[in-house]
Amino acid sequence: MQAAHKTFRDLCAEHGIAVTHQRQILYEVMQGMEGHPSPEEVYARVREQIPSISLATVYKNIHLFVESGVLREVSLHHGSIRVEMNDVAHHHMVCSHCKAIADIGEAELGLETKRRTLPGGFLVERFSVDVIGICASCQREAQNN
Amino acid sequence: MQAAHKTFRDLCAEHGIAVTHQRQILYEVMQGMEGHPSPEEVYARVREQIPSISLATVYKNIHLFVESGVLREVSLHHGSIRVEMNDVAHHHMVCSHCKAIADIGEAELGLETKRRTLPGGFLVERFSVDVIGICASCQREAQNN
DNA sequence: TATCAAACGATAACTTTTATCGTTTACAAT
DNA sequence: ATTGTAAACGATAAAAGTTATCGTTTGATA
Repeated sequence: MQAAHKTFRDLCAEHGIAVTHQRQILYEVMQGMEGHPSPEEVYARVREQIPSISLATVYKNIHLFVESGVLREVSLHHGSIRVEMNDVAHHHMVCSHCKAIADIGEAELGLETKRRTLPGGFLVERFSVDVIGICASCQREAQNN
Repeated sequence: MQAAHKTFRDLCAEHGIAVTHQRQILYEVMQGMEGHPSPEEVYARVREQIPSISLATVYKNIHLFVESGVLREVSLHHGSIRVEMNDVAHHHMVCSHCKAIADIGEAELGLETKRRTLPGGFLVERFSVDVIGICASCQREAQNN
């Protein structure tokens, strides 16, 4: 047994991922980045250490990390913009199993927020809530197994 | 004074938008669409009524409608995927002007939700909240104009 | 060390969105 | 109603973001 802290090697072992130089640097760079970097931003930083790295490698490994839970995807990516006419304030229930999206009214959600401004002087226009969970039909399916 | 219900003409007048045939059909078609259509899906439907309409017109008017508040954008569009390493539970403040994303803790958000299940038997795992608004720096910028 | 699947780099292709530009149309002011 | 003008339209090129392809290189296991 080596050091007590979890190394990148350990992390990869946990998730059954091969340890490559590119992945290691990618991981270290991302850990050192504040905020919510885009793949291009990550790419620019990693190139400082591995000038020959390909953008495709950055994309492939970001996906790999997201899928294995090493890091989290911030913006839900539907591949394109989506719009809706429904002008009654409502939010969305997203099934983590089957990815179905259903609407839910603000009142039914039982959500209370009266704030107009938030820390940092952020002026609130509206809230967009995604409730992540398991829909009724996926729950039934789980019980029959 | 004509009919009591609000016509598309009235809506345009309210927002200072010119009434064109394309916009009228676009609006009617979107009102008749369930769910969260993408621009391509809207385009396909509108073409049934105006085969010569351009996809660019659909995009331009969707943006116009969103900006003027006639309809709402569902998926926040940051232009690209974003990721984060932060594994502490938190939500996001997204500036509708400059698209900047800042973290906000669950406690600071002052959000109350005790529900474990929601209508339709949806089992809640977690909430993902995007607060849409104007960040402090964009507010300052707006005041200087 | 040798083997082989997996990962890499380079780049083409694809998808989504925006910009450009000549033509057409809506609006208001005659 | 006619006309002038700014705005909107259609066609399409270009940009931005992402994914797929494929020959070469590398990591993991034996």
